[in-house]
Amino acid sequence: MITIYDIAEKAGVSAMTVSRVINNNGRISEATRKRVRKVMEDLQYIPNSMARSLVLQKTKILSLLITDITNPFYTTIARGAEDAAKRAGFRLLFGNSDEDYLKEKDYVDMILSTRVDGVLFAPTGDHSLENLQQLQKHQIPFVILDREVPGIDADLVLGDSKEGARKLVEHLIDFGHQRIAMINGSQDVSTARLRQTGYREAHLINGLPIDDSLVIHVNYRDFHDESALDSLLSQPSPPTAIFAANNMLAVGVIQSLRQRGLQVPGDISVVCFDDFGSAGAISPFLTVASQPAYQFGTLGMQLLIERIEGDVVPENRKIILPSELIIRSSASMLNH
Amino acid sequence: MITIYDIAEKAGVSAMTVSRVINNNGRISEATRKRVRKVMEDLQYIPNSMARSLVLQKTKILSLLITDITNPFYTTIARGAEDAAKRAGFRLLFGNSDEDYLKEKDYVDMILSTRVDGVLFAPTGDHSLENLQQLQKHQIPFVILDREVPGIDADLVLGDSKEGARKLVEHLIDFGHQRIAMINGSQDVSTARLRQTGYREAHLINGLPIDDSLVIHVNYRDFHDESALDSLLSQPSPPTAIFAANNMLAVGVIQSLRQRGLQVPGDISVVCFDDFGSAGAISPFLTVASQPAYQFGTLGMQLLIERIEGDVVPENRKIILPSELIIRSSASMLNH
DNA sequence: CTGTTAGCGCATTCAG
DNA sequence: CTGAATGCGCTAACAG
Repeated sequence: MITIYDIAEKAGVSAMTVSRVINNNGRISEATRKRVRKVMEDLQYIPNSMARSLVLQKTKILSLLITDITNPFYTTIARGAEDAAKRAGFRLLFGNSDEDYLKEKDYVDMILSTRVDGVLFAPTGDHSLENLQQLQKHQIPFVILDREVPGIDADLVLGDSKEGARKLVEHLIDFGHQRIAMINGSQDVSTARLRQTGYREAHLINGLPIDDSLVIHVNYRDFHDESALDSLLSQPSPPTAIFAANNMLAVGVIQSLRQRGLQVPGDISVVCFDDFGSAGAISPFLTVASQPAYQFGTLGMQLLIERIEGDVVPENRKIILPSELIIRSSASMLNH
Repeated sequence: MITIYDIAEKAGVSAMTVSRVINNNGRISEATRKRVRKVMEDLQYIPNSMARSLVLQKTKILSLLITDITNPFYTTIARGAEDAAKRAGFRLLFGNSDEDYLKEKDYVDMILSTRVDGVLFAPTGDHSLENLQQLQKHQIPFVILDREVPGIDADLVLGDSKEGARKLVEHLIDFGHQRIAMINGSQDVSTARLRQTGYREAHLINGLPIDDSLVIHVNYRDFHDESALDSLLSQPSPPTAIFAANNMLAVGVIQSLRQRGLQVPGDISVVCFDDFGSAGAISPFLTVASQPAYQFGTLGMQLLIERIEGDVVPENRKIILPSELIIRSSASMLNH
């Protein structure tokens, strides 16, 4: 491995001078600068960022933790975050918690031992509290993405879950639906709670009764509670529409419905939160509340970098990004 | 920051003893081991992996470079790679080249200065040669994913592009299509060349003439060459079917087709390489050659880790994973 | 079983 | 404008 000493020797200067050339600081004569540069090229010198990190006490590595790498919502966030990080000269250490608190914990340990400069953190849920506190204890700056965690004060980039849910459910109500089921995420997750609140508000506003037996809680990653769906559908007065709290759940539910021979939207309407990125463009089918995922990533990263590089520690900020109702064909007028 | 010296002092031992406890090597009395462990807990000690890397000359970080993070094929690879890396105790530094040689180069520089232990590398194309040679020059082990690069000998995990393409095109021919266009990636990319070879073979086998005016080359990431499509469709004898060389191109082409008021498959059939992951499950529409993406990731990672941790340097291996023809509804019988 | 010495590659003092 | 000494946190090699 080539070190600054190798190039110092060959250029007939001290290692310190080489270091100065690399970092462009300190006054150096143009002559030696050029000479050093030349030797660096010749020897194909590459700075060792580990050594650099060790003395500088910063790594220029940021971490992005998402909860589901197969969900287009999160991969779009990742692209935004990556673009913003790259622009600012940071590398990205990437983690995927798979909606699993323990995997998340593993990643936090990694993050801590890697001494990253900051973390863009999409929590798995309220349980993430400890993981986040761990980060705080070790003074790693972070920005929280997508889900609020009670007990943690930090910069926040969120979607407007309540409002988006309300719009979606009101859309169903406008279509004449009165028995609307909700396939929700875990109550441990802030977005799931807020989306349920939006669901209830839509009912209240429109004078519809709220029936908690119509709400199922599963893991956001996928729907696999066939028996719950069965009992939902076999109620005396079964739902005519379903609000899925995110895109992955919508996919799962629709598949389950089709296995039962039910047509969407013919027999039952379905709407959901979050879109499907370019993959969904082939057959635009689902009516969704689409969130600006790319912006989640860039904005979150900007806040994080600001916090890391800024001279003053900013107040905690809370950015709430609106979602857009995109009406397609998975929900239709109720035929009485 | 807590160091081994802090805990050494508090436990009344030397730093070396602490190091031994951490790494579980060297004989240590149960008593001191327990005492040291206790202090580590109390002080919430976290090893500094930078310092560790510096002396050990390895980072326990692997890098995964993919070419399109919004493509489900690659995110599924990412998940496989991540799972395998995690099992072996490696962290993953993640990069997305966006099919851009220059971005790829930037990532290679990052990789080099981060001194990662190895790279799982999906090249953007033949131009990646220099980037890969750069890696070789600095002795970073790597495994190549998805696309072969002439001039580079390395472990390879590929799909069977030629065979998959042939099956897809023969499927169209079976449906009576004779004028089949191909929307292909750049000729700089091995998979694009092989898929075109498969396309030609299907023609040859079935005694169909080959017309190169039916083949368009664009960037794999997305289709945006409307004029090329126009001239394709305005030929005296326009194509009745299109073979898109990957999923992203299929999406783009179908959108463009629809903008022109053409129905798929009513007016024109479309098939493509690669599936859409769970996102595509909502409305299974496209007839595809599906590749085992998750396996690409796990196998590639296994080869890489073997190469890094193995005592002997293995011969270069070349794994070719088959693709599966999944017939859905985007292609149909030609109605004469 | 445990401690001492030395050095990984680099940048921050402080002197010239 | 340039150099020498020192230490970031850790472990390998050698002593004891």
